[in-house]
Amino acid sequence: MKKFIPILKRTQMFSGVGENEIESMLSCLDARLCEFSKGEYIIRQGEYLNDIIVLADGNLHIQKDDYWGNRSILGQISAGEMFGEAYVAPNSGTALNDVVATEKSTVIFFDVKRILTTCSSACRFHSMVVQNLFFAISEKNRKLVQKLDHMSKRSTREKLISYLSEEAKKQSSSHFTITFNRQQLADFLSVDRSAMSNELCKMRDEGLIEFKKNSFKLF
Amino acid sequence: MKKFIPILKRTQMFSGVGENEIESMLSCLDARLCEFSKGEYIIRQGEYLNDIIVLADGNLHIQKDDYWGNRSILGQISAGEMFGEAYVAPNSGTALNDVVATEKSTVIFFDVKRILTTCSSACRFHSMVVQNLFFAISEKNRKLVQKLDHMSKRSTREKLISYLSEEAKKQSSSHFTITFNRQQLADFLSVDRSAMSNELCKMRDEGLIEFKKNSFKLF
DNA sequence: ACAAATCGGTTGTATTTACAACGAAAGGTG
DNA sequence: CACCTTTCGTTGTAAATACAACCGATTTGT
Repeated sequence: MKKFIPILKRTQMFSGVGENEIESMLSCLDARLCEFSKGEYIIRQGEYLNDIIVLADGNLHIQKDDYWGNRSILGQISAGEMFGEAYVAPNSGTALNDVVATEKSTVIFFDVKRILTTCSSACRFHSMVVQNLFFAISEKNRKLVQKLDHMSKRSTREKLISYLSEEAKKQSSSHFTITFNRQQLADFLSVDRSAMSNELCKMRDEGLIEFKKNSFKLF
Repeated sequence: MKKFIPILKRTQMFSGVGENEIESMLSCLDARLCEFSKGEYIIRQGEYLNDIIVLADGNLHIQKDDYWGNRSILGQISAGEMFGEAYVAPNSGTALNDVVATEKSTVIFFDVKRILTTCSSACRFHSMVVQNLFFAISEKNRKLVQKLDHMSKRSTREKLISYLSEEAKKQSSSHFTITFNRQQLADFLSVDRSAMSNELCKMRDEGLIEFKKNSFKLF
């Protein structure tokens, strides 16, 4: 567990908290470390959740499969990010999505109750973590709104432009790489893979974009 | 302002806080009351926001119009609900959507900084409000995920079923009314109004639903 | 190095949706 | 009551999308 303290230090949740404080907090917050290999489920839709979870290393997808096997990807979590925050409230019910490791991943569970209940003097930075968490959830909120934003686009092309523009902005460059493969991107944007593939090629032929594998360039 | 204290008492933000405490908090939190008539904008996309806003009375739409006038409705706020929570974090940027009154509405602005900065002893319940806010944001988060859920449906029919089922569940009855008119519902589900109207009638003819104006019944 | 699996692009067809235009019904106003 | 506006359903056509199937290239596992 100790070796993840430098990683935790750089997460939004522990922003502004020193390594020593983090170490003392780990037991106070009932931190439990778990490893998952590619394809394993961290959370399954319908489960009750009592933890805020930080991804120390790896990559996760928040997704949902319907009865017919159609997959819908809500988003992805990369190292340092947190999830499970939508279930901290009492009576928030069960998880609406699965969370799956897309590669070997290490996650740390924190008991929600312990986070929200301020504890003994050993945790002077406890309230700072709560505030960090507060901002993190608020930011997550914004991200969901942004996703809704490009989900509300009608055509595959508009969704692609909306998504790719956001990525370009996020990575501060018109030349960037994405972490989805084609099928995953299609599941993320809720479109048909082949139709999307088709549209991407049309856009390339029209000179709007260039791409090679997961590397894209906008014009 | 005073006459809204009983209303505030029933909001999630002030849950568990007595009327006297609310009254003393109002000045502490720099509460400002504003009235808006139908069609007026409470927030415009691109504005900076420094307040958490509670809707005391009326109804609001969170929406966005693109360059060509296509409207997309993200959600609606009804009396007692709160909004603006996605912008509490520092550096959260400007508002991503407009907020518009769909009827005569009364809203109360609370300064975010004052909410998060614990104040003098006069506000013993201050930390409870912060925790309430915390849960409220988390819950909002869930709602956004749910909306993404039916936005990720491919066809108009599936979106309608997803939305109508949720409403039935929310109102605990297969017979319920919605607060959107047809155009608004279409803007909410990101589909064409006439196509949606068409689909609704088909579903009725197939015996899946019944409806009359804004009153629906599922079978 | 080979076999198997995965991934990405392409094509044709059936289905679905968007768009524009129209008319009837309901509601509001002078 | 006449007039105007809003709302909702309907229709036909053009456009976009889903679906299934196929193939070549790349990657993975042994």
